[in-house]
Amino acid sequence: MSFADTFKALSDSARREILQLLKDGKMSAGEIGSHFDMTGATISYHLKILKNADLVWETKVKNYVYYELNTSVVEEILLWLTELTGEKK
Amino acid sequence: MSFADTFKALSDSARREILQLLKDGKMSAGEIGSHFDMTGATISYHLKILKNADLVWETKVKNYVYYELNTSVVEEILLWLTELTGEKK
DNA sequence: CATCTATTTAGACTTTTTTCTAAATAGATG
DNA sequence: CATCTATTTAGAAAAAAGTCTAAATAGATG
Repeated sequence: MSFADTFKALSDSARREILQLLKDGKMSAGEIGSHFDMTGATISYHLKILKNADLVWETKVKNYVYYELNTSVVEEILLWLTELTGEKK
Repeated sequence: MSFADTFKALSDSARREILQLLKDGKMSAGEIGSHFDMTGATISYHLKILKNADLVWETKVKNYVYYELNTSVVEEILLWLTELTGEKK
């Protein structure tokens, strides 16, 4: 959604770890959860935040929900940060 | 300080705006505050968070405290995000 | 179709974050 | 040196975020 949502989503370490996991490709919610010491409900909560921030896609196959990294929003943040770094008056 | 602190610091819109202001160069705490509808105490709180995240430097001159952007930490985040984008297996 | 499996939703609880007012500090200046 | 100006600190209050358990949903399968 908004720029603020994206940064907010990135501010939590569990969510950043999830994104790192997804670097290697699609993963189901359960598979993601197995990497953390948290309930499925909590993982679901984090996935929803990542999804609302457009940082991940989801695709449903059978009774699994697969999550995948969406790099296009990451690119936008990269741009913001790059502009912060460069162009000093 | 830590990577998490940096992302946390960036997750607040007021703090991101402060960083944008500092793109144009050093600015005193009061000057920064004048751009926001917040008390000086609240601005001071945000500046402390940015400082703890090493996103800004401070220098004291007379009874003013000047803040300045520290881009080196931004570079580290840029790297993290770039690695997230590239290197897909 | 009864039920098993994967995931999400609802609601409660705790912790963290953001903000304020009031007081404290620290340097500058009449 | 009394006090004014700039900023920070302390403490309180409110809002937001993260987590859990229990229940709901939704598809798969015997």
